[in-house]
Amino acid sequence: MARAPTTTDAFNAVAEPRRRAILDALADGERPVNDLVELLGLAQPQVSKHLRVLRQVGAVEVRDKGRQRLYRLNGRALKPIHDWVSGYERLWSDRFDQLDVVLEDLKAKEQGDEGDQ
Amino acid sequence: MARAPTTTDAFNAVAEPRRRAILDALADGERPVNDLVELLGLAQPQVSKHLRVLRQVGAVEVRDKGRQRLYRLNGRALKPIHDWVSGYERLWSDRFDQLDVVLEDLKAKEQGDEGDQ
DNA sequence: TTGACATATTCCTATATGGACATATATAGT
DNA sequence: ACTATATATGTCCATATAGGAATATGTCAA
Repeated sequence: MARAPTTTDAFNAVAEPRRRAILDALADGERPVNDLVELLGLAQPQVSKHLRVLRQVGAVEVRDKGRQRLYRLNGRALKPIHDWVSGYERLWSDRFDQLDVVLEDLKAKEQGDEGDQ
Repeated sequence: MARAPTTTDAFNAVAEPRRRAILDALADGERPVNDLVELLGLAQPQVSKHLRVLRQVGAVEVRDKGRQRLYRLNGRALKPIHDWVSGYERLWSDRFDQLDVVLEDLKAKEQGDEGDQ
């Protein structure tokens, strides 16, 4: 089989850096496509295609306004990514250093108590 | 051009769900390849290939022990993902609800003060 | 209606993928 | 040396991609 389609889920969709850039650009409010074209310096069809992928995974929504289409962010679609990666946060965040000490202690104690395996 | 290689960065590497499963399996300590094969129910060559991708983006490291190769997690490689997606956390987390109210108020006030644009 | 503008879709192509399978490499034990 | 075990690599293939260019669709304005 080939790689899973970009439209499979948010993980696949945001693997492409330009799509992340689009989401970032939409962070402070809805924008028409041409705004994104200028901001990102991409060809218009590419932006439309990226937006389609983002729409399919629910990361953006559209609204018609005259001949423009205003895209807006739907950050909730990114929650699964956040949920998954947050499980690893303790591996680099200082906030967890103290907790790590405690956990290491507990681990050491456990191994001291029951020495099997 | 085609899609960026899976080995381009952590974003591309973890877009594949089995690779996330591998990282999850390594979360509580190093494991030999065959452990992962059993745990994930994948063919051994697939696991080795996934591990190769994960190694290339720095998400895992290896250590030789006899004829086994013990893989261990390097969560730090996931930090860029966490950093990026955390910027959107406020869009779904209750923790930010109160903050949002304040920000909306400020926005409204600004628009009341200077009505240009 | 005609034309300009805004956006979406289609066609093309080079490239990488993941699965299945076969095989290579390396180490341990006898 | 030979065999079993553990892991890595290579081959084949169907499939999806992102970019470029061309074109289609839709909407406003005169």
